[in-house]
This record gives sequence, structure tokens and C-alpha cells, in this order.
Amino acid sequence: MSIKIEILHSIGATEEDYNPGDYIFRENGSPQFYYQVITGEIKLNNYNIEGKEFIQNILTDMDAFGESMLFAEKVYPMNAIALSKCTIIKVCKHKFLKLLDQNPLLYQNVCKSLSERLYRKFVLMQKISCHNASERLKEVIELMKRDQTDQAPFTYEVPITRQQLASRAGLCLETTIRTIKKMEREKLLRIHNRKILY
DNA sequence: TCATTAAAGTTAT
DNA sequence: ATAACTTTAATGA
Repeated sequence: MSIKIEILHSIGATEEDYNPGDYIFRENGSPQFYYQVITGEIKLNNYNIEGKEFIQNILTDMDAFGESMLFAEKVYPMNAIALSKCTIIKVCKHKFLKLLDQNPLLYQNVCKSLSERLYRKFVLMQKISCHNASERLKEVIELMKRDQTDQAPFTYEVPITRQQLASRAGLCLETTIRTIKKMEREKLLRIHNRKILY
């Protein structure tokens, strides 16, 4: 889901640059903006009590984020952190909601993307909570591949690091690596110069 | 089955 | 060069 940059600018959006590791917003902060990635990558994450990271999502060019919290009077349940150097466009809540009021079609698209995310989150949580490492990783990778046009086997190059995969599946790095290798042996995926092909 | 710790090899900046 | 990433092995819950 994304809104044309010209449209966002026409209602008073601003652009901001971030460096790797910079926070765009923090857990417990109050949601004030609609955000959209122009270039670069950002992650939405949490840390549990032991300090282990769980990555909720990784967003790239033209992905929207933070919009799901604009409809509820709640604080952010996660952090948004830049993974690479990136440029983000943001527009304040009031202007964004007003834009939706004037654009029923846009409103529908926003709902559609929220609905899609809700569905994915539901599926992912269910798989992660009651399956073994191999099943969890398979689900995480499959959910990412779903956006890809080519669904043929071994055509999807997993665009994230092993560490990020682990944090997405709720596993430790080493288990992730061993399991990925096991899956390669079982021909569930391929590895070409360190890249995972699914 | 999976996490943790430690150590070392590889790649990217 | 240095940091970031990947891999293997040993050990323990």
C-alpha cells in the first residue's frame, strides 16, 4: 500500500532522512503521523524481557507504516528503526484522515492493506506458536515470497540476513542457520553464495 | 528440540 | 582495517 508522493506533498507532507539504527518512532510513543518509505529499509520490532529482538515487519520502497495506529487512541506497540540510509515521507494524522475522507477509494485501499496485514499476522502467529523451527522459517519465507510475482520454486531470493530471519521467526541465529542448512539438504530450498533461494 | 557460548571464517564498508 | 554477517561445535535446559 502506498499513496502517490505528489498527493502527500499536496496536503503538506514532509520528507526526512535517517541513518541505519535511527528511530523513526518508539514503543509507547503516541502515533501522530502516517509514514511512507521513499527509499531504504526500515524494521518494526519489539524486545522481550530478556532483550531478545522480535522483528514484526521489514518495509522497503513505497511501503506505508504507522497508519494502523492512527485509528485507535493507543501508544505504539513497537519501534520503527532504519536498517539502511533511508528517506521517509510523513504527514500528520489530521491531514491524513482528512485526505481519506475526501477519497473513498483511497480509504478502501488503506482498509484492504490493513486487512491483508491482519491476516498475515494471524497466520504467522499461529505458525510460530506451535510449530518446529523448520515450519516457522518456512512460513516466514513464504509470507515474504507471496509479494513476488514469480511463484516458481527457488526463484525467490530471501532479501534479509540470517539474523533478521531468526528475529522474524522467534529463533536464535544459530538454530536458524542449522535449520536452513537442514532444509537445503531436504531440498526445501537452495543456497547460492550465501543467498537463500526459495 | 532449541538456546547459549565461544571461536573462527567470510564479506562488506 | 574494521565491522557485520555466517558458520561450526560443544554443552546444557
